[in-house]
Amino acid sequence: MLFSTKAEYGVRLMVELGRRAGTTAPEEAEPVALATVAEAELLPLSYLEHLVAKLRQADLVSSVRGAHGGYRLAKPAREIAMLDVVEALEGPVAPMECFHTEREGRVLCSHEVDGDRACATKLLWTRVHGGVTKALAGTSLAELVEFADAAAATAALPEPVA
Amino acid sequence: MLFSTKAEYGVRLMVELGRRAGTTAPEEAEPVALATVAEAELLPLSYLEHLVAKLRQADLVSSVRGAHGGYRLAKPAREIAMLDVVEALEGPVAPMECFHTEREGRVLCSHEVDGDRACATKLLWTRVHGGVTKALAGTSLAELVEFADAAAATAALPEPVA
DNA sequence: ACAAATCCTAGCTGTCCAGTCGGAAAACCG
DNA sequence: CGGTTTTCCGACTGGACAGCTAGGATTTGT
Repeated sequence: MLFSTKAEYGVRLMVELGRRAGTTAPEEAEPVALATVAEAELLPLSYLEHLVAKLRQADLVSSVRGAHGGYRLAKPAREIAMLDVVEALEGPVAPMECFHTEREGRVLCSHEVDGDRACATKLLWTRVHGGVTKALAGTSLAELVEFADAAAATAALPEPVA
Repeated sequence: MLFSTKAEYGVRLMVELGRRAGTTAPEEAEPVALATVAEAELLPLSYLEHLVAKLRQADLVSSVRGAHGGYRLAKPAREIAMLDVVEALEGPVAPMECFHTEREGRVLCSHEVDGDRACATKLLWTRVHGGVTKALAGTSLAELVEFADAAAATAALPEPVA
């Protein structure tokens, strides 16, 4: 398993916020209480609190405290890459424990003791890492929102007009 | 983290077998004792035994029992896709717990209760899964062996001829 | 017979996931 | 003001799994 339920729940949460905001600018959308999304997605509220905290620290959602408070997207859905969402929830995405991406794009593996003896596996994990990050970075929250809306629309019409 | 040390150690083991076989056909290569690769790669022998058992069940290596026994590749390195190696060690590769690939290429998510209500996240995990499997399936063991040999060769020449 | 190796099963220890709980602080509302 | 609704924060727990280790049975060269 690549990701835990943290990513699953967190992404669902973000999609829910995106759907409720609709086309209105995120700044002006009404904040959505966590209890609302918990009920809609059948997720435990107390657990969601931990996840949304991470999303807030990553500046992906903003919060409004007090009664009638809640959360909303910090940016328009189209500007939110799912890579950022997942990394906020799960930490830096890496295929292996020993795999770290340095700032300069260099890849380090804790198994290469010095610089000389390269892991044979480095080539493989680098490719996998590239595949994952490419998929995550290339998908925006807006895409998922549209996907969810489309699915909900077809579900509302049990018999398409044929 | 996508994979555990099972994949890391197992891949290293396969690369080691591939390197020692060299260009000789796998059938005729001398079997390599597990203790040898454990020493070469600084990995715990008793743990490797578990991993190699899985590789054998997946017909990726073949074993020779008794004194002077050991393991060798069951097929030429070029015909071994790393996807098979990793799946033998880690089980079916999936980004999420709720993500299963059915035989017919259909993708199921345990969260879509019926057929109608599709996970919003399905699109995302499908893309990630595609990225990972593409990277793994597109890399053969032979590539990693060549990579390791090349790295070892340059390490043996501290000063390239400049 | 002995030694070298693969094989098989069992267990053990730590870490982390998933989730709960209790309570603080902030903001709206009457 | 006081109560209600919400976000916020930390501690705790039960279970699962990763990462080994141990011990022995089995097979096979010498």
